[in-house]
Amino acid sequence: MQPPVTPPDDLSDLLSRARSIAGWSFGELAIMAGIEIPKHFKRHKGWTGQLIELWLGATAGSKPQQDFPELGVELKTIPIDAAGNPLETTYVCYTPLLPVPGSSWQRSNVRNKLSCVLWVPVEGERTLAVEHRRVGSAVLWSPTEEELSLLEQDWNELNDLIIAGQIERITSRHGQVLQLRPKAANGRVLTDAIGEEGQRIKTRPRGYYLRKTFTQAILHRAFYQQE
DNA sequence: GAATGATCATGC
DNA sequence: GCATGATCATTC
Repeated sequence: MQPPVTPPDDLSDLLSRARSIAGWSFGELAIMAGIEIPKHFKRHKGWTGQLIELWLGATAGSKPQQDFPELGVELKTIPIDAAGNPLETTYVCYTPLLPVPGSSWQRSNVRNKLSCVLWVPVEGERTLAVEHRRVGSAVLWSPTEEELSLLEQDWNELNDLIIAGQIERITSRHGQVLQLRPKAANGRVLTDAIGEEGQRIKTRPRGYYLRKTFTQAILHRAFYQQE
């Protein structure tokens, strides 16, 4: 078995690829792909995501679009514990901190990215050696009306605060399902934003993240439906 | 123990 | 610096 060299032809091709790696360990998949296995992720935080991208035939790169543009599908690996619950929040995308003309929830990057996601659960407990961690069964998900509504509410609330110059008052506690948190190489990275008096200020870049309770519900529902 | 805020690698 | 891939580690 070897990683594909071309993107999946269609959705069933993508799902078939996902099924083919389910149950395999990171070590097995890395050896077959000819890539090195880190001992831990302290300096290799995106390693698992890139391993799965490779095996599903996603185009590597830093495009602000979906992983499979032709299929309209975004890929997300999600680390889970032994009970199948998420160990980490899920990064969605960067947040514009300056007003975007004509911006709206409907046109937002959050909505675009989350319109259809292939969730690939992976074993993520730190006590498990990286090479022994296994890939789980992928879940193809599109938000329900209720989920869409929650996301829209949070996006609107957070976006309103940003536009109103309240960025420095926003913490991860805002939002029911979506949070805003720093997203940068380190604390010295700064970008432009709107200050309290409407003036231009410098602040740390922020990104949207999905709360664990939200992704847990997605995985649980998918698992429940398979029973 | 969990969550928040901070950080790491990479390409351009 | 922006954007991808996220997890780390200090704080609560």
